[in-house]
Amino acid sequence: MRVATFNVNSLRVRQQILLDWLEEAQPDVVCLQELKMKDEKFPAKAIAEAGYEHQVVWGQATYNGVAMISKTPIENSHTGFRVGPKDKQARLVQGTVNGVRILGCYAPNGTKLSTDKFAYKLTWYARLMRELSVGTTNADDVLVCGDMNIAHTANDVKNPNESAGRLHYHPLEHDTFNRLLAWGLVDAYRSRNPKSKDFTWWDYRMDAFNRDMGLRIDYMLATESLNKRITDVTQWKGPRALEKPSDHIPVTIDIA
Amino acid sequence: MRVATFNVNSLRVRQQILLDWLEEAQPDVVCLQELKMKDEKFPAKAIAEAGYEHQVVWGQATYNGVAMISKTPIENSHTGFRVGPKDKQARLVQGTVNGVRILGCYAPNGTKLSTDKFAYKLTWYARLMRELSVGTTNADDVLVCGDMNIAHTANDVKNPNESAGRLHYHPLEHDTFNRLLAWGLVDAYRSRNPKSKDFTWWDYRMDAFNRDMGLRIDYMLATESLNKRITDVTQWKGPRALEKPSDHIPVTIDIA
DNA sequence: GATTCGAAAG
DNA sequence: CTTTCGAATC
Repeated sequence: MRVATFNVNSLRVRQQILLDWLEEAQPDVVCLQELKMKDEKFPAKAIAEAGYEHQVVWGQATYNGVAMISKTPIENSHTGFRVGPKDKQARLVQGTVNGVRILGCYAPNGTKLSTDKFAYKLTWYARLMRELSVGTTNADDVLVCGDMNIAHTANDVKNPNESAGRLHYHPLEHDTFNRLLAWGLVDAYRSRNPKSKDFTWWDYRMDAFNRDMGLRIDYMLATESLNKRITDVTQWKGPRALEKPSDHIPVTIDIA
Repeated sequence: MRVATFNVNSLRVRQQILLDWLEEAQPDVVCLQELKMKDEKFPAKAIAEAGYEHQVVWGQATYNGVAMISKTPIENSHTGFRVGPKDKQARLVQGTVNGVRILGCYAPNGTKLSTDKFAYKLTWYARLMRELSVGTTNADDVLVCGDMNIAHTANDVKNPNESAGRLHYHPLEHDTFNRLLAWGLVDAYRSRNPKSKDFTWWDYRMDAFNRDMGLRIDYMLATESLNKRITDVTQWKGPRALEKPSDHIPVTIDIA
């Protein structure tokens, strides 16, 4: 089973790029982020015709919006957190496919340190971690994936010295990310590529893609048991080089 | 010599459609309307590379904006009216090519009867007519062309009964247009196609193009001496059927 | 730099 | 329906 995550940054604009990539990569399950559209605008038909007839969508106008699409049934699906008050922002979609519990995430950006939005980012992560223990333990096959908006280690940023203490690479974000991993998750890509510096996001500005000034902020975080079954992790750089690309690229894992 | 008029409704959006059409139709001189861009955004280089190195541009942000581009030199060029106060709206470009005085027009729409904008439309026409006598008489080769925003006769609208008294087909507009012709201009297309009902503009709304619910509002108006030299008048419907078309089509005349 | 929205215009 | 703009967000 191939599972993917892809922050499309507007599904309206990126629909063809997504469909072309689905055709190429043939994932079985895909978590999508930043749909930037209401549920009723979700191109359910076109995506079903591409083979993904099982769809869990939590859309939102303008900002956020997540979905899980699958060739095989999605069980026990939920949108948002099940514990605590309803999150107004559409950032989480949950479901179980072939016995793997998948949490598709669009973690808050945080915008700026010492703002409400940064506080919301940390709170959101705390709630995500709490959510993991609802119905599963770290002995189960659990996958947390998506745009996590945190660059975890020195090889997840271009220049660690320049990034130190800044948004996406701040100690408070690292603590948060480490706590998530400490629950019992393994960074599937990094565990197989300990030293590589391959990013998943490049700003649209400053010719960042051509200068490879990016971040690795899109992750596949698997429990140990699940990680052992993963036979491949691929970051698909191709779609970033197309016309009118998303600023993120898709990431896939293959599960034996 | 082939002379064209084309209201592109945003040269930014229509640049490729324009270049493709120039390649196809090979006009020598083209009057463009609704550039919707400032002078500094005009794609002077791309248009020069297409063979039109002589350019007179009067751009404007958001609304209006006109240009005359030519393969051969444009003499005695002017933007706007030479008589009276400067018009704030970029609606007129003048120049002489191969002895033919050309006035490229984007006449005001008028928006609604009994508004300032409708009054401005009539005033603008009065000023245009006054302009004709500056340096020329009706015995010279003069061409008034462009988006005139008036449907002159019953065959210039789909249903004359429905259009009667409405904007674009109002008696005040017909009087104005008739006065312009009375100065000594002939509608080159209509003089050769007395009964045809072929439009130059179709609203983007209501599937108007497919239902042929259009207007003929883009004209080539020539003095009698010039009209006699015209060997062909063509309204190019093709570009309206492309993806992301202008709502207007180009019109050309061939001058012997 | 790219996206969304709503307003204004045609 | 299409376009432009300015504000907001990332």
